[in-house]
Amino acid sequence: MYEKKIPFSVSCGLEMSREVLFGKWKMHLLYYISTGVKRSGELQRKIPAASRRVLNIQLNELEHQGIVRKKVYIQLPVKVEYFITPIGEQLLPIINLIGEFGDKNFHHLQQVFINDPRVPVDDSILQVRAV
Amino acid sequence: MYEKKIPFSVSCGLEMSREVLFGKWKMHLLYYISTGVKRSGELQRKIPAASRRVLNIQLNELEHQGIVRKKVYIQLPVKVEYFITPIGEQLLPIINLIGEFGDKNFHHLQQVFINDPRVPVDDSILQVRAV
DNA sequence: CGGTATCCCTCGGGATACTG
DNA sequence: CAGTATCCCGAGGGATACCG
Repeated sequence: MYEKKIPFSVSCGLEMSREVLFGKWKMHLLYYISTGVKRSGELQRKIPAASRRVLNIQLNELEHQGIVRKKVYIQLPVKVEYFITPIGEQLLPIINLIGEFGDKNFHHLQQVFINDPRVPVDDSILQVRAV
Repeated sequence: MYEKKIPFSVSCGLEMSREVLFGKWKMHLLYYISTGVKRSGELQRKIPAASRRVLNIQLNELEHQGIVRKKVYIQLPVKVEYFITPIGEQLLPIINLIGEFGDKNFHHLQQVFINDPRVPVDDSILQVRAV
């Protein structure tokens, strides 16, 4: 289990929101779940760049924070579905805007990152927004 | 200089946006600059929880990515001002929405974090949104 | 099928002191 | 006043193998 050692302010909305949204794949997870991708395996296949472990950690966090809800069907093989809660719904337009920002400024950003020596670009991993 | 070893997809707007927005203090910096806080020292005072080094790193990244612009007055003592570029402007409504999300769900989120054993809460660091 | 355990490592970020 | 150099650290996340 991850442990945060450095305190952050729970009196700042922006900071708490950051805490909710800032995991490498959280926005992607929410985006896909919102489009109807509910099963764990499906989500993993949609985000092949992320390991199962990390997706689970982030899904657990989102669940713990009341952003998603998890439904477990007790059967064999086990079946699990994720849903977005009403609170989580409020994040969807934000995530869409963030994606749109990236799309609108696609060429500018690509130039920035391609010319950035720190960033080893991989153009072939996934095309999330192209769903 | 930080170096990213793990490639990310430059063909996904959401991913590139994440790369732009996901630094611990980037949203705060943009927020404050947008409110007219232009000087480095002022920004540092507004975000006392962050070290000067990190703020500079993140400001440099934002500048490099075309989100902010830096104006240096050659004089002594040196004077520097930061401005938001037209591209960066597009992020402001998003940042506001993220802050609003946190404010709207303030009590829910506080409960979540206060009850989270991983999170050492500090209620007294700063009140960013209260500016 | 879905979730964990373990291991390992990176990289983002904190603290401090120094330079122009 | 603004920025950098060093040093250090640990949270977060990648890879893999193992349970239910």
